[in-house]
Amino acid sequence: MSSSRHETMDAAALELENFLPYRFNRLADAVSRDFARIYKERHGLTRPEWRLLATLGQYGTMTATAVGRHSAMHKTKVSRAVTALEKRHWLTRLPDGADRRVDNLALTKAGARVYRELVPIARDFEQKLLARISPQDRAALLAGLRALERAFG
Amino acid sequence: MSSSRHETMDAAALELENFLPYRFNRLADAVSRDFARIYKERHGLTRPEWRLLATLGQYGTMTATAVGRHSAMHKTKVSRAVTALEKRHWLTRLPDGADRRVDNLALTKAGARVYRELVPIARDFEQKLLARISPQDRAALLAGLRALERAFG
DNA sequence: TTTTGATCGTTACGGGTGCAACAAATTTCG
DNA sequence: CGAAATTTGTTGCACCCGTAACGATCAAAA
Repeated sequence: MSSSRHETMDAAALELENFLPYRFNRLADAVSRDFARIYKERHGLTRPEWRLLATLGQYGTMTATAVGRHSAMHKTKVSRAVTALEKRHWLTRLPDGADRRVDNLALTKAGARVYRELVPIARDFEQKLLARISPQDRAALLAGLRALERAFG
Repeated sequence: MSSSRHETMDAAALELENFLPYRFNRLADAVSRDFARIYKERHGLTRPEWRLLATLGQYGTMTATAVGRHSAMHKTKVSRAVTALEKRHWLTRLPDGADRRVDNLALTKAGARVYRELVPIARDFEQKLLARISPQDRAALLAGLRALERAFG
């Protein structure tokens, strides 16, 4: 029936551009790549390094496992990011008195300075991103995301 | 003022878990990883290979550049995915009569078979994903995503 | 036609990534 | 207590990735 151009189309076809996993990835990639330019060009940070910086900036002192749990990163990513920031003296490891397997990670003054510099830039980026759509759409997006995070995250 | 625990917090801090680029990445990663398990375990496909398969399944015949444009992939990703699917005889290259730089890519019968097998599984995955949230939240999410795609994609 | 510039797709390269294996330390439990 | 199981973080490995450079081809301009 109808005028299909080849055998795989019609009801059997999937519209990739309407497929949710694809759409999420596309958006996340575009947004992330845009934002990553900031901390990459400015400080040569990778995304795991930025997340580590952001997590320690927010919470002050944590173990590597706690960083990974909070920032949704694999422990190897955290480990490598810690090594990198330590090498720049943006982070220090303090042995934990109660558990010798772990170190308590914290930003140095230099690290905290970079963090404080990036925070308003991040806020601005997010605000400008949301400003591109209407208040209604914005509210809908945030509500929908929240719901999916509750159900899936 | 107030009971801050360390100097980087308070107004200066950024809540990573509420930061939009982070939230998008987290969700996209979780959703994609979940869905990727299907085509990875079933057929050993990578994500670029799945996207190539999905694009050719949907459109029939395209050049590599067109595949990249439609599926938001870098040309090197497309190139490598084409090589991989060609090696499995799931895809053929036909020289273009008008432009000798390009090949017209199309799925073989074997490739189309895999595509037709995966489509209903993909649909099912998406449907089950959306079924986890309420109809209101679902509508909000889709409206919000659409708006952001219009403004940003 | 000849020159110049743009486009298409591939590949080497440096670097990021998850998996699995591992040592060290801690916790559990008999 | 002491053996077994678990947790924590690091590293080797194979693989994936984007950048840049490249040859080939096509399009535009002279």
